Amino acid sequence: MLDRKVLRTDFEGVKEKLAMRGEDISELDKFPGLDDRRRELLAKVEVLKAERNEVSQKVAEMKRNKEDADELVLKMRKVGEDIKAYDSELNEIEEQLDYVLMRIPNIPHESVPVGDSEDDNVEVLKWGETPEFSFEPKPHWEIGTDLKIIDFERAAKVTGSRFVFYRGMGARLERALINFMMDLHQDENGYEEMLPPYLVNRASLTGTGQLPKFEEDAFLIEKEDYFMIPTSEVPVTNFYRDEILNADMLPKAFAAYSTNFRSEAGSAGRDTRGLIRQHQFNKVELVRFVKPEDSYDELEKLTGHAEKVLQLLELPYRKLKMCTADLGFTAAKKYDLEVWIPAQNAYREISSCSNFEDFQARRANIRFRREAKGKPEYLHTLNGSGLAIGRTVAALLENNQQEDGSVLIPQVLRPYMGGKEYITAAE
RNA sequence: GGAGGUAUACCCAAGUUCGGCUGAAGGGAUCGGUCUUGAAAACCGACAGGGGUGUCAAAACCCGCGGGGGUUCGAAUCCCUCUACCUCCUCCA
Repeated sequence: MLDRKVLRTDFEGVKEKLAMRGEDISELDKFPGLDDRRRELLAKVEVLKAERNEVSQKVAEMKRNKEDADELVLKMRKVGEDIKAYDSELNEIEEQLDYVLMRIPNIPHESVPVGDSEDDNVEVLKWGETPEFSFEPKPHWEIGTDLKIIDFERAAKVTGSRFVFYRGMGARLERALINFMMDLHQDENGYEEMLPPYLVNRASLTGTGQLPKFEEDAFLIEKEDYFMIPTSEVPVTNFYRDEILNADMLPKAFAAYSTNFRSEAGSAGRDTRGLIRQHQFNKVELVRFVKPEDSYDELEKLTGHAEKVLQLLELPYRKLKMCTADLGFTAAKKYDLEVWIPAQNAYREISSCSNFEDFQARRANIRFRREAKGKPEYLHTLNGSGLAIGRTVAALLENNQQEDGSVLIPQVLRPYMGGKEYITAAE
C-alpha cells in the first residue's frame, strides 16, 4: 500500500513512476477527490463531536446538581443525527479509498531498469558452465520416471493434474535438499528456522499483497475462509503483523520451509509436463525485516544467500534484474535467479528475491521503534526463495544426468543421501 | 461437537452491580535523576499509546478499554455480532 501523504503531495510524480510498470492504474485517479472529500467531512464531523463531548459534560454536571437539562438533551439529539450521517458517508469514502489503495502496485525503485516486458530484464550475472552432453539429454520427467523416483501418472489418478509422487531416492532427494538448504541458512547465513502454518486468513494474504487482486491464484478452504499458502512469505511476513519491533531486533531474518499451493489459474497449457509448474511444491523461503535505510544492501545480501545454494549445488544459473514491467505487484526491486534446464535449452526461474520497501509493512502494519520513546516507523520487508525445491530437483536431474540414466549427486548433498554418489534405478 | 468463562495501556490488575467529576486507580517493568568508587537497595521524577484532522512548526480538536455495529445528550460500563484465549465434557494424531 502506498503512503497517502506521498500521494497527496506528489500525485503526478507517483503516477509517472507507476506508469513505467505498464499496468492499468486509472483507478488511482479517484484518489485525490476521495482524499479531499474525506478530509472535508472529517473537519465537519470533528467539530460536531467536540460540541457533543462538551455539552454531554455539561448535562452530567447539571444532573448532578439536580437541574433540568432537557433543553440541552433535545438540542444534542439533532447533533447526534448529523454526526451519524457524516460518519456513515465517511465510512463509505474510507471504503472506496481502501479499495483504490489496495489495488495500486508498489513504486519501482530508481535503480530498476525501465522496460515494457520480460525481454527488458537485465542479466547481471552468469554463473557456472552449462553442461555438454555426449548423448541426447533427457528432460527431468523422463529421467525421474525411468529411475522410478517420480510418478506423475499415479498422482494424476490419486489427485489430478499438476501433482506428483516422489518415491524412493526421489523422496529422499527432496528431503535432502530441504535439509541442506535449511541447515545452510541457519548455520551460515544467520536465519532463524521457522515452520509456519500452511493455511492463513484473509488479513494475512492482504498484508503481503496477494489479496485482494489475486484471489484466484490461491486455493481457498471455503468453509473456514482460509487460504492454502502460495508461499511461506505469507505466514512468515505476517508473523509480525500489527506489531512494533525494537530497532535492536533488526535485521530479523527467518528461513521457512513449507509446502506451497497455487491454483495456477491462467497458466493452463504452460509447463504441463514435469516439476516446473505444480499445484503443490516445496520451497525454502527467506524473509527479512530490516530498517528502511538498509533494505537495498539487504536485498543484495538476501540474493547472495539464494545464489550460494545454487553455487554449492554446482548448478549453472544467471541473475536477472527485473525491469519495471516485470516486478510483480508488490516489489520495488526484484532479482530473479534462473537455473539452467538443459532439456529446454533455457534458464528457468528458481528464485525470486524482492525488496518491498514499506509496501507490505504498511498493509500488514509492521513497524519498529528506533528509541524507547521514539515514533514508530514502518520497516522494510524482503523475501526470496532459497530455493524452490521442485525446480531444484528438475535442474539437478537434468544437469547431472549420466549416459547410463543415473544421476550424479552433488558433493554437498551426499551426507543427506546416505553417502551415495549416484541415484540409480531402483533394483 | 456440547457447557461455561475471560479479553482494560509493555506486563499484572481495579473499575462493569446502579451509564456521567474514570480522557481509566494501584502495582511491576522501563526511562531519567539523587545517593554510591561502581552496582544493588532506597528515594524523587516521567510513563496512553497509537492513529487522524490541522499547522511552516505548534496549539487545538477527533478516535481510542479485543474487532465491528447498536441504544443514549453521554458507553470500559447496557444490547447485538464477530474473533481470540481459558476450563470441563466429547472426539482425535
